Amino acid sequence: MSSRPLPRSVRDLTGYELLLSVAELGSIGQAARSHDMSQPAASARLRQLEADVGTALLERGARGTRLSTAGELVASWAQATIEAASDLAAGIAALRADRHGHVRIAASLTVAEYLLPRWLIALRSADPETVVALDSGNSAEVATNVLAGTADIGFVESPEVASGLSAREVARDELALVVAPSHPWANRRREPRAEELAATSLVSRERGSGTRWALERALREHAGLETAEPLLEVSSTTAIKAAVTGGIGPAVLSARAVSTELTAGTLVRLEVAELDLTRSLRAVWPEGTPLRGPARDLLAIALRGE
Amino acid sequence: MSSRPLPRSVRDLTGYELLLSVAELGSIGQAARSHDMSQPAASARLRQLEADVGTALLERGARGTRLSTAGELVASWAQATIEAASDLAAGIAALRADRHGHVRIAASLTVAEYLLPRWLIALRSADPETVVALDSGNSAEVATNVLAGTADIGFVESPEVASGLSAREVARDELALVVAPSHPWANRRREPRAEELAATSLVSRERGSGTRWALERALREHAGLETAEPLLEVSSTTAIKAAVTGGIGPAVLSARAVSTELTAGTLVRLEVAELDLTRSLRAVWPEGTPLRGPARDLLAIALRGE
DNA sequence: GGAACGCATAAGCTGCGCCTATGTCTTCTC
DNA sequence: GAGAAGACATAGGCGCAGCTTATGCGTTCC
Repeated sequence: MSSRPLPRSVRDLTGYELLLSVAELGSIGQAARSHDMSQPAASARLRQLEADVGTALLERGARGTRLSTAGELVASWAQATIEAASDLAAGIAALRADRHGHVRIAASLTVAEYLLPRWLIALRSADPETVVALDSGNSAEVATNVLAGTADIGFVESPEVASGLSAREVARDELALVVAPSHPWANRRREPRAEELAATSLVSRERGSGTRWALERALREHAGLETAEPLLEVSSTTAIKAAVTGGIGPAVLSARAVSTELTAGTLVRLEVAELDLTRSLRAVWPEGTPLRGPARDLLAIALRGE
Repeated sequence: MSSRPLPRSVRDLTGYELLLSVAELGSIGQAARSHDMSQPAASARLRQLEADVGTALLERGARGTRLSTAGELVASWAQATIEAASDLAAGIAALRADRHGHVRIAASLTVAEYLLPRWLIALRSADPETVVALDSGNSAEVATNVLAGTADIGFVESPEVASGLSAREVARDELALVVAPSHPWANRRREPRAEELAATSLVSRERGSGTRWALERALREHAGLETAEPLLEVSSTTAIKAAVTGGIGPAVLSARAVSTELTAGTLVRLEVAELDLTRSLRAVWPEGTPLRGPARDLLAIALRGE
C-alpha cells in the first residue's frame, strides 16, 4: 500500500522552496536572503537541484534569474508539495501548543485530517498572533469537551448533535464503498443494492467510529437494515486501506480518504443503488454563548471554505 | 503570495516516511529496514520527530510499535505531503529521462502541472520498467511534436485539434475569474456579465497561452466580444497570482491553479453570468495509427482518472 | 568608464546523522 | 520456569553534507 520510498531528490524541500522564491523575487540572492542563508549557499542548492533534475531550471542573467519552462513546471509541482507540507506544519503547531492556545479546538478525525489544516493556515494569516490548540477524538468526545468548556469550538461528523450545543454545517462528507481491483465486485455490471451492502461483512473501524456509525445509520434509515458483523476491525484508516487493497474485503470510507487510491487505481469505488451515503460535518459550540474572537473567525473560515 | 518559509520540522520528510512505515509494518526495526537504514538511526529520527511535535506519536511495546492518536493524525497529514512529493518525483523523473524513454509524452502546461504526475505514478505501478520522457509546451507545440513523431502521445488544452490527429477528451478544465479580496468586484452583489469581463483589462499570460486563448474564444463565441488589452502580461501562473493578489487587477486562470488561494481567502472567485468558461483537455495521437504499448496504457489511465 | 548588482568559485569548518556494538526488557515456547 | 527471540535504547566514533566568509568575473546602467 505505501509506495516505495521517496527519492533523495525530494526528501529535502529546501531547494524547492528556494526555487519558488527565485520565481517570486527574481534573483538568487534575494531568495537566499528571504531564507536567511548566504547567496552562495542558495546558489549551490539550486545547482544541486538542477543536477538532480538533469535539466536547466533557471535562466541566469546579469539582471537576475528567471525560471525556464522546465523550471516553471517543477516549481508548480513543488508548490503543491510545499502547500501540503504547510498543512502538516500547521497541524503540528496546533498539536504542539497543548491546551494553552488562544483557541482550543476539538475535532473529529475526518475534520482534523482533511479540513482543519487549511483553516488553521487561513486563521493564522488573518491574525498571525493566534495560537491554536487541537484535540482530536471521536464525535462524542468532541461534544463532551465543548460542553465541559475544555474546547472553545468543536467539529463533529455525527448525524445527531448533543443537546446544549449550537451547530452549523461547515462541509459535507461523502462515504464511498471501495474494493480492491481484484475483487469480484470491481467488474460487475450492476451497482450493489443497499440490502446487499448490509448483508456483506466489511473491513471496518472499531465500534464508535463516526464513519461506521454513519453507515449503520444510513442503512437503518433506508430500509431498517441491520449491518452484518465486520470482517475485520482495525484501528486506523490507513490499516483499512491496506486491508482492502490486500484483498481482505470491501470497506466504506470517507471519499476524501481514498481519492488518491482511486486515481492510482489501487482501489475501485462502487456506487450503492438508492442509498444516500452523505453526511454533514458540523461546527458545534455551547448554546447561548455566541462565539467570540478567534473561534468566531475560525467558524467564518470554515463556512467559507471548500 | 508565497507563504513564509517552512519550519525546520517539515523540511525533511524522512521522519514522516518512517512514521508511515511504522504504521504499516508495526515496528521501528522493520520500518528502518524498509528504508535501508539501521534500527538506531530510525529510532533516533522518530524520537526527534516526537520532540518536534512535542507529543508522543508512538506507543512502543515489546511486541512492536503502534501509532498513538496524535500519531495517526500526523501520519495522515504526512501522507498527503508525501503523496505530493511523489507527484513531484514522478514529474522530475519524466523530465530527467529526456527523449530516451519508452513513452515520449508532450503535454500542455495545465495537463503537465495538475494531471500528469498522478498518471505517471499509475503508469509506473502498472509496469515499473516503463521509462517516461516528458516535453512540455503550449498546445500548438504539442500537436507539432506528435505529428512529427517526436512524441508518442500528446495532451492539449486548445479548443481545436490539428488535422492528422485523433483526439479523445480525458478531462475538463474550468477557468475562473479571480480578484484580490480588496478589489471592488470582490464585494459586489451581482456577478459581472460577459460584456463587462471583455471590456476589462486583465492580468494575463502572453499571447499564445492556452488559457488566454480559451478565454478569448469563449467571449467571441458568446457574443462576438473582443477582449480588452491586457493590463499586464506575465510569463507564469505564479506571477499572475502574485499580481492579482497584489491588487494589480483581475485575471482568468484554471480553477485548479487557484483552489488553494480560494480556500485561504487570498483570492476571490467570481462567476461570470451566462458565460461558459469550461474547456476540454484532450489526448491526441497520430490519426490512423492506434496507440500501442505504454502510450495506450497511459491513455487508459487518463480516461479512468479524476 | 566606473559603480552597482548578480552569480560563481574557493577554502575552511561545524555539526548532523549514520553505523556498529551492546544493553535491557518483554514475551513466547517447551 | 528458563532460555531464546524480538524490539527498542544507549554509547561512541566517524564521514560528509552544507554553511559561511572572502573574492573574482561579467553585465548593465548612468
